[in-house]
Amino acid sequence: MRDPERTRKRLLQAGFREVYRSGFRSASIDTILAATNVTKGALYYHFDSKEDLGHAIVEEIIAKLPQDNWLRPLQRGKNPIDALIGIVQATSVRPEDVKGGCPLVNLAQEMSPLDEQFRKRLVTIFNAWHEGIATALRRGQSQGTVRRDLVPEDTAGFLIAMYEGYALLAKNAQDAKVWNVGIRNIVGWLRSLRAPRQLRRGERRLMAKGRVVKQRQ
Amino acid sequence: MRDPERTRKRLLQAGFREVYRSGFRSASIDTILAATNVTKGALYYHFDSKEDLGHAIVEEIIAKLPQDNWLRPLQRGKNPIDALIGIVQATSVRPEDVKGGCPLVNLAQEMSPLDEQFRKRLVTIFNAWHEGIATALRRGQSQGTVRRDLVPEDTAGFLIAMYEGYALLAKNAQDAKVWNVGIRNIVGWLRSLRAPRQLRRGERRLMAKGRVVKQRQ
DNA sequence: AATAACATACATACTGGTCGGTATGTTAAG
DNA sequence: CTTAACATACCGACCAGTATGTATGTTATT
Repeated sequence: MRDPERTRKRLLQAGFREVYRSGFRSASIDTILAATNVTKGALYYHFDSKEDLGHAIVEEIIAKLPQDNWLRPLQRGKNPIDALIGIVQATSVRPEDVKGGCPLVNLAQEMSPLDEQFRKRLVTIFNAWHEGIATALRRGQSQGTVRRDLVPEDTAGFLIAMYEGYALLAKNAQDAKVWNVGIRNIVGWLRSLRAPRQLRRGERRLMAKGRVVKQRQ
Repeated sequence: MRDPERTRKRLLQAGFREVYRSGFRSASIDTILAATNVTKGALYYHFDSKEDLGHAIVEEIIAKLPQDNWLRPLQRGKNPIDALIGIVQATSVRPEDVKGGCPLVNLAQEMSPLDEQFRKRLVTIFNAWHEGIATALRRGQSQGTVRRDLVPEDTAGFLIAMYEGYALLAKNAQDAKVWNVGIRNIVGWLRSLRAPRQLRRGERRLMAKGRVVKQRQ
């Protein structure tokens, strides 16, 4: 009958949904309890406070999102550009998702200026996301599938900024068209990161001696 | 002694600050009153409700921000690319501003999924911002300072998404460096929008007959 | 195997505080 | 004298958190 692990996970899931819908500060403990048929005593047995629950939601649920949706596909795929294009195009255009926005961004937007403990946890997630993309791009550069003149860290940050920026615009507009335009533009930009076809692994690029131009994307 | 107009404006200003700090739902009427030395009776004489105050803040304060910081400089300047670069580089890097983020985005992020009245007002502001940039780019195209192969609307949306995306990353990181990298990348991209030097007003571009390539930025 | 002792995993009822909003009163201006 | 522009006191709702109680499962002892 008793299954504390399951109780905890259900609280985390319901908590995530409630926080996603309402934001952390407006999330109601009572709503989470009603959604799970768990009582207050049980919740406060598993978590010290609402903040503690929030931190657990960030670490155990939100942190998995970029891991599952970005980093894992990036590791599997051979060509990082193709993988990134696939990832971006695979983003949900369901009205509820467009309307809700990105859970990671929502929380960061709300809590980062207010609470250092939240912020640090969110920074960790952003960094992992950023680093994962940069690493994939570096791999692509050594494979010869990604242009060698771009700085992987900058390019990764650029992509994340664009992606989240368009997500916000679409969320506000509540219009799938806005999001589709965004995807098209991001994909177009991603294609421009491909190394020219004639350059392949091991080949040497013709350029002025010693002048490696670190160029913007 | 009595100055209802001034009272109203002070409430709007203090309300804006409080909403900027805390978000709309967590903004406390009592905090606004304490900041202004206005009493509750006075506030509810000028505004029907907290929502009504919020709408007034959006329309009378937040709407002015892109107008003042983007559209006016864009109208004055001759070359829209130079103007945009100047605007982006002029963005405040003061820690409090980086930490606080963009007021327009903050509100949109919080309220758009929850309240249609807020959302519509914010959409209007975004549209004006977007349209202002697109118009300036079109002007630049006919002047010969902006590449003719790009779609002004798409380019404007791209810029806004990038700008807000980097603002968010910097807000979360609370690091001016992140914001500076963002500015550098945005400016680099903006430079790529310039028409090639040899093309000037009235000149004809050499290209395959009738094939006008509508290209991504 | 039986059971005492204990810790785990909940359940219920309640508290203090904050919130937006209002009813009613008061004062300044014309 | 009227009314616009406030001021004060208060209300009910909600909220996170807690005090206290209880049932279930585990372990130790004999």
